[in-house]
Formats: sequence, C-alpha cells, structure tokens
Amino acid sequence: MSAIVAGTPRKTASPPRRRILDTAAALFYAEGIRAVGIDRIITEAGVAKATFYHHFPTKDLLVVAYLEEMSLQQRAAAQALGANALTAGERLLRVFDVLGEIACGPGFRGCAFVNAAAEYPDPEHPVRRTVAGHRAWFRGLMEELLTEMGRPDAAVTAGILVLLRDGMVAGAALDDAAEARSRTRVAITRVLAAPAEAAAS
Amino acid sequence: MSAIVAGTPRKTASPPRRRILDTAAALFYAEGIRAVGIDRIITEAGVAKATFYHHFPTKDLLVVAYLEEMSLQQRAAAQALGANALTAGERLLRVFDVLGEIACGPGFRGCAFVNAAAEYPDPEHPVRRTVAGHRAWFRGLMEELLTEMGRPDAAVTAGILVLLRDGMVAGAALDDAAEARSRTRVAITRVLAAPAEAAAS
DNA sequence: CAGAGACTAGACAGGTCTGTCTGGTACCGT
DNA sequence: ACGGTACCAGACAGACCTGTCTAGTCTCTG
Repeated sequence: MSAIVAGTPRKTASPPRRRILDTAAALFYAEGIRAVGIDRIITEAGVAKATFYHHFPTKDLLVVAYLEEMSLQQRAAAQALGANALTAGERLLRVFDVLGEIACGPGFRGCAFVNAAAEYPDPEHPVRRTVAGHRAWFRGLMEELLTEMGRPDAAVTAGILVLLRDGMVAGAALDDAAEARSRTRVAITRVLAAPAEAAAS
Repeated sequence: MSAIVAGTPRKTASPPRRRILDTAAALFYAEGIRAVGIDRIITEAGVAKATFYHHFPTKDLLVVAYLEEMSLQQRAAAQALGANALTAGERLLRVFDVLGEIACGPGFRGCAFVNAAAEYPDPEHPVRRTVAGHRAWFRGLMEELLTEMGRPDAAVTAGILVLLRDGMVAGAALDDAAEARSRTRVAITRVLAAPAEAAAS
C-alpha cells in the first residue's frame, strides 16, 4: 500500500518542483519577472525556501526553466496539430488559428518570450538565449511548412510570418485581441497570395 | 544683463528636469524600468534627491513622462516626414524606412512602449494608458495615409501595418535587425499589392 | 533688502529583494 | 536498522528599493 501506486509520478517530476514551476509560470507571465519575488512564489506554491533553492539555486535558473517549459509546450502543441492528415498549408493556418484563439482568451498578456526579453537587456544572458532558441524554432517551423507547400521563397515568407505572429500577439495584448486576430488572418491571406516574385537579394 | 538672455531656455525646461528626463529615458530604455532605481538616475543626472522628487513626486510619474516625451518625439518626426511634397504612399513607406533605420542602429532594444507594457500588467495604469494613446496615434496615422491613398479598406490595412510595425521592432530587437527590416519591406509590398477585396465584416 | 523657490548634499525610515543557514521530520533503498 | 535525500518552517544577512526629511546655498523678484 505504501508502495508506488500505479500512476503516481514521482521520479521525473516531484510535486514540489512542479508546484514551484507552475506557480512561477503563472506569476511571471501575469505580472512580469522582476515584479515577482521568490518569497511570493514559495508561499503560493506551499513550499519551503530551502526546497526552492534546492531545485533552483538561482532565480534566473527558474526563469530559464519557466521559458524552457513554455517552449516545450508550444512545440508539443504544434506537433500535435500536424498529427492529423492535413496539408502543409492547412497546418500553417491552424497554427495561427490556435494562437489567435489563445490570444483572445482571458489572461492573455502577450508573448512570454518577448516580455521576458524586455526585462533582460543582455543578449548573451541565458534567458535571452532561451528566447532566441524558441524564436529560431518557430521560424524553422514556418519555413518547413512553406517549403512543403512548394514555395520557392520559403525563407522570406517565413520571416514575414514571424513578423505577423509577433505583431498579432503584441496587438492582442495591447489593443483589441479579436481585431488583431482577424487582421492577421487577412494579412496572411494577402502575403501568401503574392506570387513569389522578385525576392530582393 | 541679468535679465533673460535671448535663447536661454529657463522657463519651460529647467536644466535639472531635462537632465533627469534624459537620463531616465536612456536608462529605462536600455535596461528596463524596474531594473533602474531612482538613486541611479539622480546620480547619473547629477541631481539632488529632493530636486528629483520636486519634479517627479513618484517614479511612475517619471515613467509616464518618459513615455509621453518619447511619443511626442515620434509624432514630431512623423510630421516632419510629411512636410515635403510627397504623396501619401511615399510618406507611408518613408515612415517604415526611418523606423527600420532606427531599428538597425546600435542600442536598439525594441519598442519602448511594448517593453514598458510588459512591466505594467494593469491596463488601467497610467503607464498603460500612455502606451495605448501612442498606439492609437500610430494606427490613426496609418489609416489616414491609406485613406489619402484612396484605399477603401484603410481600416483593415492600417491594422495590418500596425502588426507589421510591431513585428519588425520585435524581430529587430530579438533576431536579425537587417533581416526584419527587409522582410517588412517585402511584406508591405505584398499587403498593399492586394486588391482591397472582400473585407470580412 | 527681504523673501520665495529651485537647487545641493546626504541621513534616515520602512519595506522588499535574493540567497544562506539552522533544525527538525519523513520516507527511501539497502 | 541506517544513512541519504527530499521536504518543511522560519530566522537571518546584506543589499537595494522608494520616498521623506533636515539643513543650507544660490538666484531671481518685488
């Protein structure tokens, strides 16, 4: 009875570590990183300070873990999207559709990575490197889908889609979310409608 | 002789206040708002603490003043751009051209307003209201120019140009600035090339 | 010349921050 | 039965934060 019961997750993710990470993610995203102190995290996570510093020797390490997990979740979500038998073009639109839906949901406060970067000026900082990694992934995903669609200008158009993504999340957080979403839809249509013409250099 | 000599600016902007504002602007933009303390500002501005609190009773008021001034500067720059005898279309492209040049310059760290908003979660906060005001102005400018260009879909396309602007500054700050700039150029071409078709609702 | 207001210099209060350390409990595999 | 490890509770150090206050200088104005 006191043995390991069926599905209890213990090895990979101990409850306290999970609680810390979940609490930190919620607070960091909702209020900003510098605005949230360690004391608040451990209190709301119901964890002792020593336990916290056992898992995350430094606040910055927790921030990196927070972003890393966020990135993993998004990658998994994107992969799950492509599981169905959809064409590359349909999958691309689905990515923006899902993103737009999230952006219109409650508590949306923009891109966690962009927001984090605003608080970490040094591009060499681990946090910024994590941000760069996530962005490189997204750009790669766009380029991959566009290539699969047979577009010869995949690199250029992928860059444009990254612009639109960043614009949509910023606009959704700061202006009107629904409007940002629909504008993005139109923009994608127009951008993809363009016959891959003279790509300047 | 001891009277007000010609061009000496004294009434509207006393040297200490200007120094505070300039120092704060440089530090806030380069390092983030929460990351910069009052003590640091007064030291680098060479101003006494009492003087600082005389001009800005609260740090938040200084932040608002910083953004307000930034907004005024951008509005003035945009107006100066339209002074020449250019068509609306040319002026629109010029706006993005100048913005792109700044984004490629040294010390560029993204949009001051977006970055500030990342540190102020409450949309009702004066800082956020200032951000909203600035964004409303830019959107209005876009719509105005597009209307002057005779586009029937000015509102929709203006929204798209706002997306592209936000995407460009984010991309320039986080990825490759020159690339973000050139991608934006292509994107604008494609978006404006689209024959203002069926605007969804 | 007198007084008001902007300025300098810096001590101070009260709070919050990150990170360390002590001390003690409970469960684990061996 | 035992040692290691994860955990809890909370005091503590030292730095830094915003904002106040005292005390005195300088300059312009009436």
